[in-house]
Parts: sequence; structure tokens; C-alpha cells
Amino acid sequence: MIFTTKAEYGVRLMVELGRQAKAEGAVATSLKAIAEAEGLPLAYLERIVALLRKAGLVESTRGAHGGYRLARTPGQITMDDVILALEGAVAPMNCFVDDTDTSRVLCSHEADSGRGCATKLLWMRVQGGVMEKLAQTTLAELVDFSYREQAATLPNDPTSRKPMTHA
Amino acid sequence: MIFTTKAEYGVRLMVELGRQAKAEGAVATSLKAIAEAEGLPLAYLERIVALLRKAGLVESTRGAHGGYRLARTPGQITMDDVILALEGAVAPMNCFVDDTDTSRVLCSHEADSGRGCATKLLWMRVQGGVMEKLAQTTLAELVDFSYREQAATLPNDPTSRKPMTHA
DNA sequence: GTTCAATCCTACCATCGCGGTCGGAGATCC
DNA sequence: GGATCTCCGACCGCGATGGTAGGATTGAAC
Repeated sequence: MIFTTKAEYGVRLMVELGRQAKAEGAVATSLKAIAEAEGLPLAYLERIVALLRKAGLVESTRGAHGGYRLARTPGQITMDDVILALEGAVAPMNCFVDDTDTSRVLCSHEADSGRGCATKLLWMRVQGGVMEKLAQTTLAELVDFSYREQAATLPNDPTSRKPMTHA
Repeated sequence: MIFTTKAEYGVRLMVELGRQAKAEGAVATSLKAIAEAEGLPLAYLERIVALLRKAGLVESTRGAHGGYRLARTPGQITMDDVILALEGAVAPMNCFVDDTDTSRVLCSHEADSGRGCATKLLWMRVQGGVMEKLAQTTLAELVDFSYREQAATLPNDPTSRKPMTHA
């Protein structure tokens, strides 16, 4: 598994905020509303949104009628920033700590075995592939995609579609 | 973390077999020798190599002087096969089970919330990026890379290399 | 100014997969 | 027969993940 549910829930939360941004301008959306709409645990979402706020991706207003809104427009938010805020560095492997100061990727096994880390090349390529895709994808794309998905699945699926009118 | 140590150890094991293939022709290499050379636990390697054998990537001969060798030449082995054998399907997310029979990627949250899975687009792109890089990389490249790394890290001390004594 | 709704923050906890071990049974060569 | 070596299944500690509990703080509405 590449990502944990932190990424899943966090991205989903960002998409929801992106929807709200388009719909209601500058009004803040409460976490409770998002949690109910997406069927996610509120308390857990609180911790996740804190990561996004610290990264400057969302802004918050406290108190009654408070909530969260995007700090930038969805088109200006790329997913590498989002994932980085949520998951920390995206590394293919534990030993793959990219040391920014030394700019050397060193593997713990490198010291043990006499030979260099044979897998380093592969992990670097994979990581590059992931980061590339993340950087290419904007939140706006995901928001649009969520509308299209909704339109595509709703009409032809009368069986299991629950309306989001919980509570 | 994208991959577990199964992938790390497994790839490393394949590289080692690739080295031996170039060096000694058709002689089988014992796991013990590889475990010692790479500083990896033998018992754990046994379970890992079993995955590679079941996938038809390595062949084994039992009994004394037995061991493992590559089923194909390093140039014919791409890393997507290797990783697939080791880790199972490379999925970005738990809910991302690509149903081969329905060929539909469905997310458990999709049923709950009225809307489609907003993150599906992102995960598909990321997975595509990973698989692309894996498929582009051959074992031969990693073997070559390991030689270059070895030469780079130990320029003037070829004797410190732990010889792979066949015990 | 009380109340209520919301963000914020810290601590806590259970489950589960990962990494690793152990013991033993079957091959095979000397 | 003994020495290796592959094979297989069971077992296990640990840490991260996912989730919960409780409360402090802020601010709008009444």
C-alpha cells in the first residue's frame, strides 16, 4: 500500500472543500458537515485537517459558524503539496531517507554489505514516477472528476445509492 | 512507505543472482551465501525466495550444493514482475482493489457517500506512474548499477569485499 | 452574558500487518 | 549416513495505523 487513510481522507476532504469553494464563495465549511457527507469519523478528520492547515493549504475560522476553506483556488493546489502535508515524505522504502543536506541517499544495508545499495536506482525511479504524477494533478481536476463520477453513477444505479441526507 | 522489506530483500536477492549468473554460468547459489553477503536473515529470505520461485522468476535445485538461479537472463526480467511476485498487487490504497473480472475500480466509500470516489483519479495516476517505472526497469540495469555503485564507494580497496565463500 | 457550535489539542487505546524466528521434513551429494 | 540445502508451517513481538475521549478555547447568536 502506498498511502494510508490519512491521504485518502485528506484528499477527499480537500475535494469537498473545493466543491464548496465553487458553490458558496468564501463561506467556511464545518468539519462536521464534511464528515457526514463522506461518512468519515469526525475526530479523526480533525487531526488530518490540522496537517493541511499547518501546511497552509486550508484556512480556518474558529467559533460558531466557523469552519475551513481552501487557502488557494483548486487550480493552484497540486497534489504533491497535499500528500506531502498528509503523509510526510513519500518514500518507497524505509532506508530511503533522502538526506537533503548531504543530498545523498544512503541505505542502511549499504554499510553492512560491501556493495552499494542495488535497489537505490529502482526506488529513485519509482519515487520520481509518483511525485511526477502527484505534481501534475491539481485539486481542480479531482473536483471536476468528482462531479463527473457523481453524474455517471447516480442515474443508472438505483439500488444502493444513499442520499446524503443523514440526520 | 510504498514497499515493504519483502520488495527490498527480494530485489536485492535478484540482483545477487544476476551477479552470479554473469559470473558463474549455470551454478546454483545457496541462500546462505546471499544472506551472508547482504547481511539479511536467512530464514526470512527463504520465505521471500519462495514467492519468486512460485512466480517462475527463479529456479531451484534441492539438496547439497543446491541453490537458486535466475529462470531468465537479467535483461529479460522486468521489475514489475518481480515486485508483483513479492508484494502482490501494487495498490495506492486499501479501497483500491482493481476487480479484474468486472474491470471496475470500486471504493468502499463510494457506496456510503452519494458521490463517486473523488480520489480514484489520483490513485490511478499514481499507480500508473509506479507500474510504468517498474516495467521500464530491467534486472540487468540494477545489476550494472550495483557494479557501478560498488566501484564508486570503494575505489581502491577491492580486497575488503566480502567474498561469497560457498561455506 | 449565557449558550451553543465550532476549532483546537493531548492523551489514550486496540487491532493488525510486518519483520523475524524456530523446528522439522524432504532432497541430494559425498 | 552425514552434511547441506531447499521447503513448509506455525509462532511471536513490536510498532504504526486508525480511531476514540475529553476537554480547552474561540466566536456568533440570542
